[in-house]
Formats: sequence, C-alpha cells, structure tokens
Amino acid sequence: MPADNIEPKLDSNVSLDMDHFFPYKLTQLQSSVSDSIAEIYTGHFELTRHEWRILAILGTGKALSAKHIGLMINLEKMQTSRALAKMINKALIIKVEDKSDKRSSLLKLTSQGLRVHRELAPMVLAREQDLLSILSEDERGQLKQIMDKLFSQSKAIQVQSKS
Amino acid sequence: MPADNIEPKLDSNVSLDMDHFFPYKLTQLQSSVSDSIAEIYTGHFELTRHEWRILAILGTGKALSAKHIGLMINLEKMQTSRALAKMINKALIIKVEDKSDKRSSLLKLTSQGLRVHRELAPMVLAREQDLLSILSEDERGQLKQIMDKLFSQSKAIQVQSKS
DNA sequence: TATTGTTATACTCTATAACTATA
DNA sequence: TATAGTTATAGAGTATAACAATA
Repeated sequence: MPADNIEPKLDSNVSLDMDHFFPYKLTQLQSSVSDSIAEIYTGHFELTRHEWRILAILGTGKALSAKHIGLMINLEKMQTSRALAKMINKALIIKVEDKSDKRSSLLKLTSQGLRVHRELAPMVLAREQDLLSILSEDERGQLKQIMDKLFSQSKAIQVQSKS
Repeated sequence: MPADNIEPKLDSNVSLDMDHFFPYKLTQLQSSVSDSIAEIYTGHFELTRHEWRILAILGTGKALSAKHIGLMINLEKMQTSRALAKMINKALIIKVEDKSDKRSSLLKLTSQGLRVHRELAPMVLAREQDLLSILSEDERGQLKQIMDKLFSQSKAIQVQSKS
C-alpha cells in the first residue's frame, strides 16, 4: 500500500454523531421493537411478518380482496399474492369467489386461521403493552402525537423533493 | 375505484387494528424517515445505508479498526468487511497498518472520502432538521426521552424472554 | 384499455460458518 | 486458544415487468 497523500485530521464543521442522529436511532428502536414482536409470531407459529399482518387484519372474520389487504398493510400486490399463497398452503386462509368481480377473490381465515389468530393476537398485544408500560399515560399521548406529526412531515418532504 | 368502503363489523374479542398497533406504526414511520434520508446519499452519491453510516462516523478524520466501526453502527463483522471493501474500491477509504496489532488495520477516509463527507453530511443533517422542524422544542425533548425509554424496555424484554 | 392477480427473473440482504493470519 | 478480518454459500426479501383473465 503506497502512502497515499493523507489529508489532515480536519473535523468537518458539521458533526454527525450517529448516537444523536434521529433517523439512526429510530432505526435501532424499530429494529428492536420489531424483533421483540417477531419473537412471538415466529416462535409460536411459523409466520413471516407479512403473514402475521395479514392474519391480524383478517382476524375480524371479514373476507377481503387481495388488493384491499395490500392497501391495509401497505404491501405490493406481488408480495401480497405470495404471502396469501403461502397462507392458503398452510390452510390458514381460503379463497371465496367474488361474484361481483370475477378477476378477484375474497380471502378469509379458515377455522384454523381463526384459531391461530385467537391464540396469537392476545400474546402480541400483551407484548405491545409490556413495551409501552415503561411510559406514563402522558408520554403515551405525546408519543402518538409526535409520531403522527413526524409521519406526515416525512411524507410531505418526500413528495416535495420528488417534484 | 372500489366502491366498497365497507368497514369490518365483526371484531374478535381482542381487536388488533394495525393502524393503532404501535410496532406497525413505528415500522411505517421508520421506513418513511429512512427513505427520506436515503434519497440524499443514494441520489447524490451511490452509497448504501451501511456505506453512508461508515462515511459518517469516519467523517471526523480519525482512523478506526473494522471492529470499532462495526461496534459503533451495530454491524456484523461480515457486513462491515464487505461495506469497507466496496468503499476501498471506490477510493473513499484507505487502509493503514495498525502497528500494535497486525491482525487488524485502521480505516480512514481518503481525501475524496472526506470531500464526499463534507458535501453529504450537511445535506443529511438539514434533512433531519427539516423532519424535526414539525415538532416544538418540548416535543423534541419528549421524543428523545420516550425513545430512550422504549429502547431499553425493548432490549430488556428480549433478554428476559430468552432466558 | 384498465385492473386484479400470478409468475418469472434478477438483484440485494442476511445469517451461518469455514477459513487465514496473527495474538 | 482466541481474535480480526475475509470469503463462501444458501436463504430471505425486494423490485420490475411480462402475462392471463376479466372489467
């Protein structure tokens, strides 16, 4: 290795310490929280995150189209299609004909799917509460408000920078 | 246009509406915030998230070992090694011999790496401020405190459930 | 022509572990 | 024996687009 000319140890005037950089900290937090939830639905049943989410929103018993499901959990049609196929394979979901539009079907949980949901949902919600239990009532309210604000601001920034 | 604005009526006794499920909302927020930052370091220079983070922590000019870098940004040694290799290829980083331990090297930014950092860091920090500008001073303080609490709680839960 | 959903394909990420060279 | 780092490899996840059936 030739001793390439090395620039002096100049701090850039703008310091960027990851430990105080909000997007980084948010990613660390999200990753940890996600893992702690995933522990439950991958440990007790072998579900992926997509499958778990689909199970959750179908847990009401209502039949929904693939498109509707994708919209509810922000999933591309291709990913939705694949996750649904796997769940049909595992007999967690069945397809029902949609008489009003033969291009699509309606998806609903089988009795086994419902059973899994009834077992899983309380455990997952308990873990959520366990997480949030560290916060006071006030803090929970603040958190909700702050997250909503940040989310719309983040969306606004992206739209704006794309025009 | 789907004319069915039909809301689910049949809730199971434990309701799990993704829109009010904290881990889900956190994931949505993190994803949006991450994307809005990535827009900058992938758009202006072709960096991955790992590469951007390494650039950021080396921005002080200080030389660090691969292990040290991995610890600072929570990256496995394998991923660290690969990201560093790519950055050496792009001439953003050079290896310097570590005389005290010949198993490892010290990594530091090249003059080009420093130049990229000096251009990128202010843009990224500006975007962070743009995001946070939607919050009041109070809210920013609350956010920091709440995130710290949630992070340690999340870690505590995972440790606990693994024993 | 547009929309719903499926399939193909290529690409990126990740996780595990074997391997080397030092210590 | 343990540690720093590299390389191999397989699996998971993602993105783009072509496609069939229906509207």
